[in-house]
Amino acid sequence: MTTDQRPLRADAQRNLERITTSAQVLFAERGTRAQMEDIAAHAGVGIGTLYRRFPTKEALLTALVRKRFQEFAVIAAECEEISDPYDALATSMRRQAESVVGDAAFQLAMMNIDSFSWDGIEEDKAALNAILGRLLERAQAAGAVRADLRVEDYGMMMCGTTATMYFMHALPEPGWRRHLEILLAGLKPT
Amino acid sequence: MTTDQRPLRADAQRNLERITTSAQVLFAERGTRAQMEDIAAHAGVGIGTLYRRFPTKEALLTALVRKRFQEFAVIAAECEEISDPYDALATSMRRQAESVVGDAAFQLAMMNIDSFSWDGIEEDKAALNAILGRLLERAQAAGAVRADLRVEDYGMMMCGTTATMYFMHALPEPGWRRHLEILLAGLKPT
DNA sequence: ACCTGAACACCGTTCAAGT
DNA sequence: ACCTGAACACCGTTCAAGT
Repeated sequence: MTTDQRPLRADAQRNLERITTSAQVLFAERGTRAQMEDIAAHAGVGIGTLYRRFPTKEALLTALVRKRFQEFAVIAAECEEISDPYDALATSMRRQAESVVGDAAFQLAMMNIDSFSWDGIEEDKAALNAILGRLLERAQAAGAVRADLRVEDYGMMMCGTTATMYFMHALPEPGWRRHLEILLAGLKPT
Repeated sequence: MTTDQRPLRADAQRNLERITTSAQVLFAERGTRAQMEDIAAHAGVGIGTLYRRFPTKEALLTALVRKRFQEFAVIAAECEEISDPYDALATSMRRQAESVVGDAAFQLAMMNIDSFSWDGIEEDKAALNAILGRLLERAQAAGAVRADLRVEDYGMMMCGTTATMYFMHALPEPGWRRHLEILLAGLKPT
């Protein structure tokens, strides 16, 4: 679960990537119920190999979530370039949400947090929150959003949006976008 | 799963109630991972008895959700008495959310919808939505909320609120209330 | 009708043997 | 170092026997 180990042997590295990809595909397809055996088979490795990299199913899910958090940080950083403070914040949320639309694995994970260990995610989350904090402060300084918002609210809103995204994924027209827009409208000062 | 069967034998009825209560307690305590064996033991019955009433774990969870939906309908109906249209709607959401604060079972269920069958819930949901529809229309007619809202948005917002409630249940001060307030603020017409 | 719990099946996880 | 898969353990579910 640490990030600093020396480079893997070439075949091991390839296996790791295949496992991650297969996990993403199968979790997205079948939700948390996707089986470890199947993921290993899909990746073309033995189960032992899967377990060598990820000690538990939870750890595997956690790894996928970490990856997303890192991507969220990239998106948020890009949005810092946007000049309008409210737009910067809103665009960050919209783009992050949009980026996980197809990823039921992540959506489920966000909603199932108790079911897997957060070990290792803390650092990614801190890095992400640092950027989000700046985005939020700028918007507040400009009077574009409520003064009582905290950084945790950002995560909470993303959690809520992700949940509705998953919840409503059967509906013809994705309604989670309106849910997000309602939240965004609610951010403005009264 | 139907509602029309003739009354159960007295002891069976008692057992059913004990099972439901125990399920609520243990799911709340341990989340979806609470075990069927443990629930049966907690209720003081054999597993066979549990399975006689609820063919699967999912069915058991579903039953608890149905109960909540029925309570939601009662709350919503009470809120129809409130004269201010926006207040009526907002109070309904606030009171419903408040009513499931301790019920991790329901919160998890709301977020885990794919993991259990919705069989039988449809009717309860329809009954609930009928009331919510009236609540919403009244607020819209008064110009108190956005014109583009649909009934499904209500459920979506409750889903989002429930998710954040669960997600944040470790935090010192429950922040889901602010999440809900942001949503409520966002409902107002622009 | 309803209750019970031993037995079964499924799937997450381990570990001894192999390269 | 890493890979493999048979074996184990856990827990959801069934079913034959009992009241």
